[in-house]
Amino acid sequence: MSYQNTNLIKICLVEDDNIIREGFVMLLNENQGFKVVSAYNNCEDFLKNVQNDKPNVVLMDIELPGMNGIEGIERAKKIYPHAQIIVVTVYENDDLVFKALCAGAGGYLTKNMPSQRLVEAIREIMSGGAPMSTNIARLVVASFQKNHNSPLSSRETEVLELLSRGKSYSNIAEGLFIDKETVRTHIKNIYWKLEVHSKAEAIEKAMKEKLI
Amino acid sequence: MSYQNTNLIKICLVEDDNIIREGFVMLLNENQGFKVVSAYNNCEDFLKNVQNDKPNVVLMDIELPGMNGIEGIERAKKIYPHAQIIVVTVYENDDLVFKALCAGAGGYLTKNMPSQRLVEAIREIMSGGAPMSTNIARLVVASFQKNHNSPLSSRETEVLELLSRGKSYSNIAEGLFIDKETVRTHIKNIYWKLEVHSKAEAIEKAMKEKLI
DNA sequence: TTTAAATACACCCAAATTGGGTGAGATTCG
DNA sequence: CGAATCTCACCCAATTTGGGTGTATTTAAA
Repeated sequence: MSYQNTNLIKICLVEDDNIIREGFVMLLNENQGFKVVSAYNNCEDFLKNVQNDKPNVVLMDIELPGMNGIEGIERAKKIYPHAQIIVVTVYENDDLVFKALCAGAGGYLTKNMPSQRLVEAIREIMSGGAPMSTNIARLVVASFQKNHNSPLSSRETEVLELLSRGKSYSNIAEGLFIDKETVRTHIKNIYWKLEVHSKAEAIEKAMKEKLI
Repeated sequence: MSYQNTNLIKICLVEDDNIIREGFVMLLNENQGFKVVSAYNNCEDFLKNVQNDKPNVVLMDIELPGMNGIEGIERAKKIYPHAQIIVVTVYENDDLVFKALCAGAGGYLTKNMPSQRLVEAIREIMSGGAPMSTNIARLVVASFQKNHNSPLSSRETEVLELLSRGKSYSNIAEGLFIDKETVRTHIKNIYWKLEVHSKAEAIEKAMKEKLI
């Protein structure tokens, strides 16, 4: 008696490990209101069918044969932007987390979680949240914070900040109500401290070390 | 018999509403392992004492008489970086969230939560997490994602991306294995599409509209 | 299949920007 | 006090930038 399919949360899985995938299918289908509509072991097959499957939530692995999960997220978001994608992976690599989020993931779980967390996460993302493992959340929040051991003075940081927004020396001078020559001095000192010789290098190093 | 003070989580409150503040004190002190070491109704007093209080966790309001919470977080992090600061506020404003995180907040809760969530949040941040209300987490994750309705082509986006990293036309040309003149053409088209006439304007608009 | 968009390249020109050098007065903070 | 920071000045040459106009090939949509 499934006379309320409209309220079902339709779930799609992309996971190459058969044991894990089948485990997830069983776990999720046990839950009231969940329906696993499809399960793939690679991105290519998933992408072919996502428009027909019309999932509300996709649980996606990153390490996959063929196309990787990041690429998969990007493409899926293009052809069916409606789906909320949660990454489920063993990788806790910083880079991968941010790449996944930039690609369009709405959540990120590491596989060392109690399986019940998966169920919560799906409810969470459907009610406007962004489920993340604790360590992932910390990574994400930390990405907003600046390096406390910056070699740059606060004025220099201010100048570099504006430089990184594409402003010219004159622009910066106007913005800070100082002379263009003073800006030049600050920039010379910034270059000396960061051991670089150009705008691009300075910005690159500053971004990398979270000075701005 | 408190012969294990070292394992106690020391909590400090900064909240100007007396009712709420006293409520939090009682709620938290009821919990095993929690100890509210101090409670202030403004940032100034908090900052004077934070070094003596040595809190593990600070629950901080944003809207405060005198110095606001953002400024308070920044200063507290400078004089006592060890403390984990969780913002507890009614404001859900995008800007405020990111300012708080940039200033050094390690968590962000909105006041429309069950009070038990506060207890969980403190345990969460002490075990390496970053507690956030569902809607805040969504905001944070969404901040990594790009605008899907960009007027720019993918190549143009690529060029603007590199431009925003301070690269010169020649740098960009090298990086993309195309001629400098081609880069110039792309940039002219970018300026036309974004209705701007300079690098700085283009980057500003692109950032604002999340095109890069 | 015709059209429009995207991608790539070329040459002209003048103004602005950038990076490097050197020096120097004022202020602030430990 | 002294080191660091912040401010401004002048010299110089190479590079960059923004605007103009024109062309050709490829790709995607109508």
